[in-house]
Order: sequence, then C-alpha cells, then structure tokens
Amino acid sequence: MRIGELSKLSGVAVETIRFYENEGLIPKAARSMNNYRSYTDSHLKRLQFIRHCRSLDMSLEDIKLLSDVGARRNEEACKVQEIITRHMKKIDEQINALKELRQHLGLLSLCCHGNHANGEPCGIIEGLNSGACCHNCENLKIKRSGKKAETTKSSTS
Amino acid sequence: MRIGELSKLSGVAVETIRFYENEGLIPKAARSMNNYRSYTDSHLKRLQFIRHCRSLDMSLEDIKLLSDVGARRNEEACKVQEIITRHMKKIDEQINALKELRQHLGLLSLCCHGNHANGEPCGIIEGLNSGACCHNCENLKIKRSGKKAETTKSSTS
DNA sequence: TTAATCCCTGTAAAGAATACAGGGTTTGTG
DNA sequence: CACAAACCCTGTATTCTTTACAGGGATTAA
Repeated sequence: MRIGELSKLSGVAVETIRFYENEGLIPKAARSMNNYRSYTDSHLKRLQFIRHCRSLDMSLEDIKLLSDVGARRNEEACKVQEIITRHMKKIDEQINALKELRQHLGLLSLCCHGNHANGEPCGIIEGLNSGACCHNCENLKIKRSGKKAETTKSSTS
Repeated sequence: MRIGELSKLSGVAVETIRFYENEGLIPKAARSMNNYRSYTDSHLKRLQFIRHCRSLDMSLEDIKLLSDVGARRNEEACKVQEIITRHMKKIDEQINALKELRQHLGLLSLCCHGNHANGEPCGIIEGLNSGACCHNCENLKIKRSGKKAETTKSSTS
C-alpha cells in the first residue's frame, strides 16, 4: 500500500510517517518504480504500536527501546517494566508540579480587587510584580518534556 | 549594569536575556561605547516579572500581553483576569489529561506477568501492541504546550 | 488535455530556551 | 608590558515532535 492509505488506516499523518522513517522508528519502506514508498501490514501494526505509545506520552526514544525489546522477545523484557515505571514517575512529578502551579494561580486570581476604573493598578499585575503574592513563588518549578526551569543556577553572587 | 550582573541579580541566564530582547519581552538595551548592553533597575524588575510569570508556566506571548497591560495601567485591566483564567483552565486540562494517562500506565504496568525466561512476550508489549489493554486507549489525548495529539484527523475513510 | 489528487525531497516553523563557534574587550596578576 | 581569565558580541545549531510549505514529478478521472 502507498503512504496515503497507510496514513488513513493508521491515523498517522503522511508527514509524520516519513518523519518516523527518518528517525528510525519504522524500517525504511521499499520503493516502487516511481520511487513511491510501499508498505505492508507489518508497517501498519508498527505505526499503531507507536501511536498507542505516543498517546501515553512516551518519548520517541523510549518507543524505540520498546520496539527493540519487542523484537528480541524475552531477553531484555525486564527493561520494559523499567521504562514504564520511569515514565509513570515522570508523569507523577508533572501532575504534582501542575497542582502546585494551579493553586498558585488560584490565589493570584483572587488578587484582582476589581476597581480598575480609577487608575488603580490591577492586583494581579501587582502580585506578579512583587513576586510575593504567594509564599512559595520561588519554589515553583515548571517541568515539561523532561526539562525543568532553571531557578537557582547563577545565583551564586 | 552589564548583562552578566543583570543575569546574576535576576537569575536569568545571559543568553536568555538576549533572547528576551530579540523577542521584544524587554526593551532594547542601550549600548556603551564598546557595544556592551547597558541596563538599569527597571530592566531588573521587568526580568523578575517575567521570571515569575514563567514560573507559573505562562507563555511568552501571554507575558507580553500582561506587560503591555501593566504599562497602560487601568484601561485594559480586565484582560488580566481573562488571561489568568484561561491559563488556569489550560492547567486544569493538563492535570486531567495526565491523570487519565497515569491511570492507564498503572494498568499497563500490571500486564507484565513476569515469566520472561521462557520466551513469553512481555504482557506490556502485548498490551501496547493490541491497543486494547485498556478500554479507553483511543480516547487518551496528550496535551502539552497547547498542542494535542492528533487522533482522529485523517480517519475519514 | 486539463485538473485534481497523490507522491517526492528538503527546509522552516512552532516554544523556550541552551550551547557553541569565532571573535573582540576588560581586568587582574606576574 | 605580557598574558590569561573572564567577560561581551553576533549568529547559528540543538532540543522535541510534529506540521506546513515550496517546488517539483506521477497518476488518475473527467
């Protein structure tokens, strides 16, 4: 089958399929005479596997690892649990960080006193300016896609 | 003051300060004879404001909007609440999506039956392959940085 | 024949920085 | 004075996962 059909069957966009091929997540497709990519059902299964993993927000890196283990069957199967466990931990951390953040935003939102007509600056802006609208502003850390916001690096002075 | 000192005082990396200048989040710095950037306390305050907003995971886009409102004082202050409210909603959605995801991962993790020595494929890999390890796999959506995973776009066939 | 649809490669965009290459300036020490 | 360390500059590449587009070729239907 050609890439367009594979895309429809798998629900993965054409460009994304080509991207996955470049990244080595799916094997290089055979080419027909006109240089079109040519696919089989095994590609479809692989894509569905990837899509499932991505719906769980796993990184392409991890998905590649899982695919490898799946291919080699038993020997390294213990790695699978490790990958999933590590991923769960990451998700837990994200949830906790977001909850803190959410609480802070809730408090900040209350700072708005409502009387904007008479030139009073908005309490929210004030809060954001003072940096002290909440006791633990400075401890908030954003974590997303494995990175965290740098808060204390060059503060050695 | 020069950029290095501003960086230490604000806790924002030198490269990031230059990046913010390019993006228009802070006004263009004056230059001294040797072409070094020259800063005042107002820049420091602005950076602290930005850092605070970023610690709340607000986008640079939103931060720019908030800065503008802060400058013009009262007239558009109602926008502030709107920005914060919208942001809170986004965070709430992220938390919910992550919770679902976390639950799914927990279930998936249980699929591992442990007997990998005898060539049995790992139950987790099986689960990921079948796409049916959980009743609502297909409904999971990842949301991060304002994007969601495409799940149902080209499935019109 | 012509239009619509499909496919190809390669590059840029998104967000929010970080890092480095390759060069100039300042400051402090010997 | 000479030299090194530390600072500053611009510009580009990298991260991550796609999406989008430019500019072209192929196929199919009307």
